[in-house]
Amino acid sequence: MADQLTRVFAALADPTRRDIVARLAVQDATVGELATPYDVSLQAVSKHLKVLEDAGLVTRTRDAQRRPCHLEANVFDLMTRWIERYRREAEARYQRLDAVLAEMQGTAASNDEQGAAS
Amino acid sequence: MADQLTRVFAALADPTRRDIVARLAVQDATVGELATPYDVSLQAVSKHLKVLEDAGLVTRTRDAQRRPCHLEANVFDLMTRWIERYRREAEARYQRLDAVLAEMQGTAASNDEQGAAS
DNA sequence: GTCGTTCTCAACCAAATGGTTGACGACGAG
DNA sequence: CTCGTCGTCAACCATTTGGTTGAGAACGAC
Repeated sequence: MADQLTRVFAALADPTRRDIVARLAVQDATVGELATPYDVSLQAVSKHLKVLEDAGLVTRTRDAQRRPCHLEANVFDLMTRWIERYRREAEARYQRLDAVLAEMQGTAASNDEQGAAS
Repeated sequence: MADQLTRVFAALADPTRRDIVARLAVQDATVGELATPYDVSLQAVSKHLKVLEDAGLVTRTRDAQRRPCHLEANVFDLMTRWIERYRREAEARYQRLDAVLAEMQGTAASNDEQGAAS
């Protein structure tokens, strides 16, 4: 299968699944409980949960015929680490650009002075 | 079209596109430069860039017939905010669970004492 | 102007995705 | 044991996705 980062991003690229995650962050819930607010079949929600489970975002235990779903928060770190890494790089680059622009501004001012002097 | 959060997560749910983002974090690049390391057609890379652009992750300017691509770091915040929100909730719930378990442990100890007393 | 370079657009294709319905397994209640 | 409940599995369908190729637009160089 795809690597976990791919699976996690893909899992969260669906509004229904993000909503499920949002609700599971508040409280564990069964498949039926999760399905009620949506006007799709129970099977569709079950599929969504499988995607979330494969991504490592959700774990399920047994309780008689119920399958309580639990949000696994630690997987979020995987994403955060990836995002932060490149956000930092991009921002660092932005800072350097600012510095370069400031220097160019300074150089331009010097040139103006020289130009005015000549 | 879909909302931006959906588009951003979907855009990053592809290894090639994540790699493009990683490389753009270091330095701006043209479509051709970005395409060379991959063994797919230039058109395929162009499509990937369109997806990243639609997600707001990349902006493109003109330079003669070149189209330099630039990473737009601020969109990352959208994701980070979403992720952090639910990660926090989930962690807070985890803390409360710990507290409940600790209390139950205490109650169980009291019951044991009562049981021993009766 | 014509030519080479860079890139996008359009049409097409195979595979994956998100949905449906129907059948069935697993379980507690009666 | 039988019944209703909760959930999954399987087959199917429409749409999207990631890739291809071929044509062509936009631009600098000559």
